[in-house]
Amino acid sequence: MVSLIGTLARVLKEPVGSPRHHANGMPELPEVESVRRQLRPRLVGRRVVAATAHPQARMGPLEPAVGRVVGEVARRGKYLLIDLDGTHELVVNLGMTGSLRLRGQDGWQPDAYVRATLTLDDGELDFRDVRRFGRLAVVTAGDHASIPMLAQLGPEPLSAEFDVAVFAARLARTRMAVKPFLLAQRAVAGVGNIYADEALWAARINPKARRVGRERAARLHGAIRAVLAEAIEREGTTFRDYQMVNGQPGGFGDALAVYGRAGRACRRCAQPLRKIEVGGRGTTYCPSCQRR
DNA sequence: CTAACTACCTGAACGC
DNA sequence: TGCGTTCAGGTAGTTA
Repeated sequence: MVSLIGTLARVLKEPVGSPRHHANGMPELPEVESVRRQLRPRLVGRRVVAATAHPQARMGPLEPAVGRVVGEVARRGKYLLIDLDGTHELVVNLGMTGSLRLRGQDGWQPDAYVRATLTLDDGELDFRDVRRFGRLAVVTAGDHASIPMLAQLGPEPLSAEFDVAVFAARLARTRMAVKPFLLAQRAVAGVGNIYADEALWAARINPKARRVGRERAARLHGAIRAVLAEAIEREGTTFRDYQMVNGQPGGFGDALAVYGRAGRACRRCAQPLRKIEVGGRGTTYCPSCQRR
């Protein structure tokens, strides 16, 4: 089902008369999953006839993709895994600002920020990335050793592999603060800065907490699942882009509880939300609901 | 193992 | 106007 919010946000953020593009920015698991769902029907069965990465983009060689046919389009955490012939895969990490766009779809035409292009037998797939944090790599199937974060990635949060007892045990063992622990991707895959803040607020856990017992671990486990599942339903839309352009909070106040809402009232207790730095990342939380 | 730090990138927002 | 600074944050690397 198409998200009204996502659609509106995309339309409103574009200048009048400009072509509509896919949602971009801050891709965490829900955003990457949305990309996967949009892309899969367009890519499966397509043959790669050429692949070029622009020289300033530091990516692995894409030549091994040429001549191969896309089998499945899968996802692990924030990584997109595009199967090629069953023998290779194109690993895509969108970084902060990366997006994949089909030439001509929604009026998309390449601009100065296109870092790589796959020519398919029926069109062009562009990798656009303003800040160049994104990476593409073609590896032999399942060989993720060259991508350390992917190789050590924790379980998928919405799968049965994400076990509450295992998660609680890891939390009990670590000496890290809980938020950096989540962002490290090893106990659970795909949680980035936005959804970490959202899940911690939902579970009423202070982002700096270092001792998270079994009960709170179970709450956090459930909150991660709930927050990510809802975000996927909304096509991964966040409200930040919308607010930046519009300058107004807009009528979509129910999506994000804390992210981007520093100084505003907590939805649970009405106390003002506070923004601090945890592990080098901007972190918004409720000092009243999320006590240490 | 962990923490702290740097680097990579660019554009938007902000301060004066 | 214009210029300088800060912020955004995912991943990788280094150092202590």
